[in-house]
Parts: sequence; structure tokens; C-alpha cells
Amino acid sequence: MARRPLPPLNALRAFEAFGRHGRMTTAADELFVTHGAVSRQVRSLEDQLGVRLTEGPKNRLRLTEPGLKLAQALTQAFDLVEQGLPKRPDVVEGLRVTVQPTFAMKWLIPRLPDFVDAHPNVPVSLHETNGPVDFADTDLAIRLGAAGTGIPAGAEATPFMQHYQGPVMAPGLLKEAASVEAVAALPRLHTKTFLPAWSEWELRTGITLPRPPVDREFDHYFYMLEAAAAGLGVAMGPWGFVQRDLAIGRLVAPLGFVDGEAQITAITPRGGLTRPVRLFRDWLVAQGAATPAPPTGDVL
Amino acid sequence: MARRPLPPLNALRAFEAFGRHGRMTTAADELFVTHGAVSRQVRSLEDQLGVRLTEGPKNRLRLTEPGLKLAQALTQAFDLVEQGLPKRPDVVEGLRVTVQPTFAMKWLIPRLPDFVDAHPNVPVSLHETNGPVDFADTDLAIRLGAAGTGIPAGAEATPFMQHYQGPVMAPGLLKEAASVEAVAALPRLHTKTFLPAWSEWELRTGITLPRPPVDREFDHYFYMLEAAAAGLGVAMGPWGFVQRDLAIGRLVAPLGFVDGEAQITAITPRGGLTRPVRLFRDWLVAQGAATPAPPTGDVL
DNA sequence: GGGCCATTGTGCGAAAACCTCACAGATGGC
DNA sequence: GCCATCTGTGAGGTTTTCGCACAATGGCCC
Repeated sequence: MARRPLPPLNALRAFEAFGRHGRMTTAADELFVTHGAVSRQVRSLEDQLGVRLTEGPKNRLRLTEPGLKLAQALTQAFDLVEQGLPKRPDVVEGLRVTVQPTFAMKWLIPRLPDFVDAHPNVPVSLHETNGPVDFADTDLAIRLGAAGTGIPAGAEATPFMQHYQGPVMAPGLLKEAASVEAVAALPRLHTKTFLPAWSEWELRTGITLPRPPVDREFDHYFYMLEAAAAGLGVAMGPWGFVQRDLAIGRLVAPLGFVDGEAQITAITPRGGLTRPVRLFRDWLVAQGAATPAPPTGDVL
Repeated sequence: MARRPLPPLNALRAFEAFGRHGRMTTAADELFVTHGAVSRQVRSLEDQLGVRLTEGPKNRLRLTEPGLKLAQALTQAFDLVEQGLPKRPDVVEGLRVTVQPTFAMKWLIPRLPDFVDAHPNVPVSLHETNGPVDFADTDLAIRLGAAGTGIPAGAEATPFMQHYQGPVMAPGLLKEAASVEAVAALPRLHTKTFLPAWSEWELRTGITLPRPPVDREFDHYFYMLEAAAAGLGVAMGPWGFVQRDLAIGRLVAPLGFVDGEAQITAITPRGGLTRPVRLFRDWLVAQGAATPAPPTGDVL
């Protein structure tokens, strides 16, 4: 009476990490194992399921359609588990920062060593979430949104970076010359964490797009971007998140980027900030200023 | 940059099974391991989290409050994973029966060997779900409900068992003598899979209960029953599901049971049943008739 | 209270799963 | 063609997990 004939859970974890990162090497870093371990786990999972989860050239893997579906389910499942875990009563955390997963992965975490170097005695604990800000368990939150939205009463918002974004897609997707019309004719990809992305872009560019042939929605930025890399359509990609994929040619942005209405904002309780909170906020502002602006509007 | 510092996943799986079964021995059966393995996994999970997940005498364990929360999250998470798994294209299933998880665990699975013995050449594959009936992937569905509800168009319903139910609780919970008033004053537990349970009971007994001090809702029958066993309140327990817990004194039912408006029903496509479907339906009817009725209305 | 039953806890050795290391293979870019 | 960047894999070691057998615990019944 085997309920739950699930595949090995460690293989699922490895694949989930791969799904989020899109590359085995970085997934392996996250799990503190070698890339070989991840490679094996993913392979054994595919064997066991009898379904290919990855495809494409070995140095530019993509998720297949069933792979994308599984990866998304896994991410949601692990998120659920994380939320269900009891907090041990005895651990004290330092500066509690909450941030959206993709922003953490692609922008904050790579820069965090700089902060730790500068302030080794200020412990920072990152918590990744897409939920609303709750100062009961947060000292500083980083959120994305139009100025003034999503900020709870009694909170102070410090925008520290422009939110440049532009349509991105797989290199081979655009058969004809890059143009607004050609892009508009592709399936359009959305993310639940920032649904107004496309309408913001229309607002900033003054362009009104016709309805796309297909709309598709994802729970997280990274799966939307993976779907774009897999050639499923065109996504509105934030510059900071796609920089690397553009550099290695996994994605292209033929229309360039525009600075959005939305800004990336540090949210703190109003007044009476503790020293660590101030330090971190100021560091964010400095890092934001130091982040290079994207190429704007190649075509527009 | 350790995202997801999750405890060992195998320990989580073991604990999830324990949470559903309420006992390590049967959880171990489900996982095809010995009870010792489960015992160790649960223990190691508690050590790692630094939080007790179980409590009570060792031969009558219960979940603690954080344990209940974690177990529910895990069940939901594993359900999600299961749904996200791609189906291998090449496997052919036999008679596809869908059934609610708790009914499967407590009633169907223990009796299934009888069917297999009688019809060894009719392969049966069980699928557990709380969702609606879809004949695209189901040959026969077992559901619980008032006659005529939840049955899709073009389907035939064959009730095969009465749905006896009664208030159940932990033995120590009732300080005073058992009475309707005493029971009504306790926190009341509900399950999402059958919310009308209490109003059905009121209907059948002619009793109108006052509002309880607390209402609490669970995703599944088993967690509602585990919560009842843990002394969190009084649940409306279906006779078939609580029989064993009553026998070993883990729960008591001071007001006995009444037969409900609801019936347990086999749902099949209308007309032209295949032989395996007919065999299985008839077997259900026979098994239903052979299931002993509960003690009715001790107090009422 | 003593024996019985059901259930969980544990020491030890075996088995399986998993990982690392090092190198090979693949592919795209220049 | 060569370099840079990833993934695939063979061999061997390490860690995790498990089975077995027995001990311990607590309820129940006479």
C-alpha cells in the first residue's frame, strides 16, 4: 500500500535548485556540493521519471515543459515547508532583512560580502519572501513597486535603485528583424510578483501593445525568465536580473531597457532607526548608485 | 549563501507520514521501512529543530502544536510535489479508482487485499485526492456527500455505506459527566473535506448546538482527528475513521454515533460499465454491507 | 499488583545513497 | 582552431539510513 511513491527527495531538491538557477554550477554552490553531484541527481531523476526535464546544449541547458512544471511545483512545495518549520526559541538573529527571492539571488547576495567586509560586527540574516512587509519579524524590507505602493503605515521608504526593464527572449525566437511589432506578436510571459510590468513599460515608452496571442503567468521571476530562455515567449525582464543571461547570450533584449515607474525601495519603520538598519540602508543606496545603468532603447 | 537550510528531507518525509498516521508503526509500513527507522528520523528531526514535535506516553504519541503545524505543511507540500510530477507516457494503469486519502487509509486499503484475492486478474490503481471527479483519469470514484451532491452530469451514483458520525475527543478532555452541553462548550474542530459535518449531526439528532468557544479548521480528516487526540477540541468523527482510535482508547465518543444524511458513494460513468468497474462497485456494496454498524446514541 | 499487549527507543553492523576529485566531452565565441 | 564555460562520468571514499533484535515504557485487565 505505497502511498506517495515519490522519487528520491534529494534529487528533487537538487532539481529545484537547478530550476531556479538555470545552471547546475550555481545550484551546486547553493547546496554546498559539487556540480557533479547535481548533475547526477538531475540525471537520476530523469531516468526514474522516464521523462526529460532538461534539454538543449550542455553548456546552455534549459528546462523542458514538464521540467518547468515540476520545478515550479517543487519551489512552491519547499516554500511551504520552510514556512511550516517551527522557529527554535533560542536563536537570536541579527539585522533581519526580507527581500524577494530573485532580487536576492541576482543582485543582493553577490554584493553582500562587501557589506560584511565593511561591517563585520553587524550580522545580517536574509529572509526571502514575496509576502507583505511585517515589522514584527523584519528590520528592513526590500520591495519593488511604484513609489508609494505596498508600503505599510508608519513605514519609511527609501528608493535606492531605478527599476530598468525591457522585453527579453531567447536568441532564436525572433525570426524577423527586431521591431515592436515582431515582439508584440510573441506569447507574453508574466510574473505574479510584479504583474504591472508590461503596462509600466507601455507607460514609459508611450507604446500601446496589441493583445498577445498567448498570456502565461509564473509564480516567480526566475521561472518566467527560464521560460523565456526556453523560447516560450517574451518576458519583461528587469535589467539587474537578466544582465548575466544577456552577457552569455542566453537571452537577448532587442528593444533595450527603459527605466520604470517602479523603483526598488528599502522599507524601514519610521523614525528611531537602529544603527545596523541605518548602515544597511545607506549601503544599499551606495550600491544602487554604483550599479551601472543598462543600455537604453536600442530600437526605440 | 545558504538558501533553504532545510532539515534532511527524508526525516521530513518520515515525520509527515507519522503525522498522517498518528503512529510510527503504520507510518513505517507505508514507507516500507521498520518502525525503528521512523523513530530515529523523527527524533533526529526534533533534535535538529530544537523543538519537540511529539509528546505524551510513548505508546500513545500525539503531535505537539508546532508538530501539527509542520505536519500539515508537509502534507500539503508533498501533495503539491505529487501533482507536479510528470506522468511517464508509457505506463498503463488498470482500474483507476480515486478516493479521499483518509477513507483510503482507514477503510479501503485494509480491505483491498480481499478484492485482489477474489479477482487477481483485475489490476487496481488507487489515486488519493480531495478534488472533483474527472472521468478522464478515473474509472470509479468514491466520494462522501449528501445524496446527489458532487456528482457530475452523466454519472451514476451507488451509495454503498452509511456515513455514521459522532463527536469524538481525547479521553481526558471532558471534566464533567458526558452531556450535550459539556461537549458543546469545547473548541470545535472541522475539516475542509466535509464542512457540513456538524450541521448534519444537528439535523439528524434534532439538537441545536450553541456557538462553540473556538472553531478550528483542518485540511484533512487525519489532522482534525490528530488534533482531537491531542486534546485540542471535539471533532465530528466518521465511525469508520475513528474505530481503531476508540478501541485503543486514544479517542472517546461519549455521545455515540448517528447515521448521517451523507452517504459514501461509488461514482461511475452512466451506462456501459466495463466488467472491472462493475466488479469493483459490487464488491464495494458487499463490503459496505459487511461493515458493522457503530454503537448508536449512548446518551442521546 | 502482576502479567499482557501495543508501541516506541537503541546498539551494532550491513547496505545504500551520496559526494568528491579529476578529467573528459560539448558547445559557443572570438 | 583555441579558449572559456558548462555539464557528464568513472573510481573510490564518506555519510546516511536501515534492519535486526532486544530493551523500555505505559495502559489495561483480571
